[in-house]
Amino acid sequence: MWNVAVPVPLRRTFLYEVPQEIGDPVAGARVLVSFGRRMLVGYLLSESRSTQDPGFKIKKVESLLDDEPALPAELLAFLVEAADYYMHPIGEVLRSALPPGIDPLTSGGSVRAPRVKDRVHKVVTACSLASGALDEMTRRAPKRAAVLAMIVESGPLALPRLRSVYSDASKHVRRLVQDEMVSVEERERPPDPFWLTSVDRDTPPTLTAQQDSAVTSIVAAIDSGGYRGFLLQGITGSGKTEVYLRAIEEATSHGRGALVLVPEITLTPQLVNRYRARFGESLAVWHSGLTDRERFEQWKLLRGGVVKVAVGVRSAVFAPVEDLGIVVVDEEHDGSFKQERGFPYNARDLALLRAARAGAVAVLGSATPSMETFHNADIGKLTRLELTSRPTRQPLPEIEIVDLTTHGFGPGGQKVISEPLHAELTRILEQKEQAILFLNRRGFAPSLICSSCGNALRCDDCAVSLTYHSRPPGVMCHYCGARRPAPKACPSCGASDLEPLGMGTQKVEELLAQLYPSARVARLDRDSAMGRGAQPVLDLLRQGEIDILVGTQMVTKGHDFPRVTLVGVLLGDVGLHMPDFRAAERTFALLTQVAGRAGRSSLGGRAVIQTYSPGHPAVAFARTHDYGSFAAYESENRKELGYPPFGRLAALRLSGHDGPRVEMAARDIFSNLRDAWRRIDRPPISMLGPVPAPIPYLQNRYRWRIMLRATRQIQIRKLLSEVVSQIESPPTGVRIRLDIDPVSML
DNA sequence: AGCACGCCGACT
DNA sequence: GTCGGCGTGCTC
Repeated sequence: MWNVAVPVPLRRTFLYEVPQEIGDPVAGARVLVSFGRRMLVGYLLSESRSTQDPGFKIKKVESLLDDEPALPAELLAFLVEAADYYMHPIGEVLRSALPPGIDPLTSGGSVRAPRVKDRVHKVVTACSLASGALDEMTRRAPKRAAVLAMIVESGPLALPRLRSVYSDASKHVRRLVQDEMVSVEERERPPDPFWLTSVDRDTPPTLTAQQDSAVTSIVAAIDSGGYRGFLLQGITGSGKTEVYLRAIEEATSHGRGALVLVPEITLTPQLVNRYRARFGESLAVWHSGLTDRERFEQWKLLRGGVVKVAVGVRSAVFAPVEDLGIVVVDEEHDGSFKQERGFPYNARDLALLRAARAGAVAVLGSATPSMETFHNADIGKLTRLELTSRPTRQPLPEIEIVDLTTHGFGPGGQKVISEPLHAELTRILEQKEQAILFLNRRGFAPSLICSSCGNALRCDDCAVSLTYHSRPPGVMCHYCGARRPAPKACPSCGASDLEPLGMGTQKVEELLAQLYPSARVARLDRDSAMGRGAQPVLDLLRQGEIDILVGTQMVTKGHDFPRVTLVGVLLGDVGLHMPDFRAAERTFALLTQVAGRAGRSSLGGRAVIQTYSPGHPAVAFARTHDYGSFAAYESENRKELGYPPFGRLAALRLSGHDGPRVEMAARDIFSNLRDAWRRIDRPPISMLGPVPAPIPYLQNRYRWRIMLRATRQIQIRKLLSEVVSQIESPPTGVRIRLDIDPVSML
């Protein structure tokens, strides 16, 4: 009898019998089961030896899908704990941890056979060679020896890649096979889109004293074999990645695996190439652009133990890396580690949990750590390692704050290009250098407003105002994506006085073209990239084909641009004044990151931040690059407000189209909660609400929120389980989401 | 989540 | 007389 997890939204398991003739069941193997009237892929969790009559008919497992567990023991135990932690149905958690391509029900019978033509390549592996054989051959056949040397050095090597270095590689390989010095086998091509470019192995650079001491600490922890968590707090350009690389090398040299989690936008070919330059073929890449099949391929490489290092986005925290030695979370403060749909989790927190359970070392890296990570370092849960200088000795960029409350219009008759920024841009153009301007708002103008009656154009379906776009002309809802031609007259009063209000990237681009007619101005945002990603435009920038690049978040990522010496933040207030305690944190991180862009040039750099709030701590401390003071300020501020990380916080979000129904559900849960709360002796808990959500994004969609705060983790968990047991089946038409955001796991 | 059962309104 | 709306209940 086995406990089987089934992918249904139920936080329980089901008993099945595994008949002998099916095979040998192992925990973590997938099974095909009949569940109700349908067939589902379930997961064997544990054997149950209860002999009592359960009082229901126990079905038999239809078939066993794996001989080897799809989820190895370490991963399975970790996922069970994660499901419990997030109070999410175990079956759904397990399903989300496996590549979609593995599922025989959704991918049609079995995983599709590879199309031989483009999926198979030859892999060359060196046989064990007699000592001196290579030297001897170098004298006899230097070219063939060089080919052999490359194969020996890199380990199993794809023939296409070998051919990209030596065009006549095939010929030499044929001879080497005859001489039994190498063997060739056909393999499915690793489907990593970054694969085809060849990368030379790099020579590890000399470390700075700080890098060296960070590496020493991490390496010592890896060698001691148990869990240890680190915060690697290093300013932009201080060489955090090199520290990760060294630490990973240490783990792999002992045959242990490594997992690197990076934010979505950071996972570029350049980043991957940096890892490939060090680890060659032994690297799995995991990102949202992979097809189901490709994801499955990468998964198999790891599961089979062929590849020991995985680099990927948040879902890579579930990668089946064997014998995990180190887990790295780069830019740990980044919001993209948070999964909101389906099984909601924070990959950064799960990375800590996984490392702890696997006896691996965890390294969280950031120039601007999140408050909870910073706090965990303060209280000693994480060991803080600091990198305060740059290996290149480049000074940090000088940051100028332009106070928009005192500065009037700039030369373009607008505040977006202020007088000081204009002066900088003029200088840049004269000196043939480059500038990046950042404005976190796409489109031409954020709203179209009627100057007769003051009515702003709104989306028919959403409560947000429509953004005016000049190219292609029309209005667009940035919430639902609906697009239509701009009306000639105001739909409310009929006057033809609709005016674009405010400023988006398109308008800035236009303004720049007017102000600097000889400059080559380009724009980079979701509209201009049109799904192709930022790379083509960033390449143009690197090649010097662009003088001024204006854009949204997309311009803040990517590699270095040697001639970009000026970075301008056109409005450093976006997001700062939202009713969200994360706003300051995000703004600080963003400003630091943008300013860091300017500091990567050998020509030196300068950043100009235009803002209406020059005195706001997120802005003021960003100017001095002083994260410590900002963190101290924020901590104090939050402590006063009772916010995390000093009090733990969870929220229940209820939403639905039937207002009264949502309200009833919210009040019901709330009153029950209050009863549960009374049963606790000395309640360290306070509750807010139920309160309506501050921003009703969607018309006719009603949201209520119940906030739960606790000063000690155990109490809020107790409370949460009360809550969750109540909402096992929420009233029809009401959706409930449990948000355990700022809780840190270890 | 699915899927079935079940009980009431507008239709070939 | 049936088709189909979605409320309710169950899944080893």
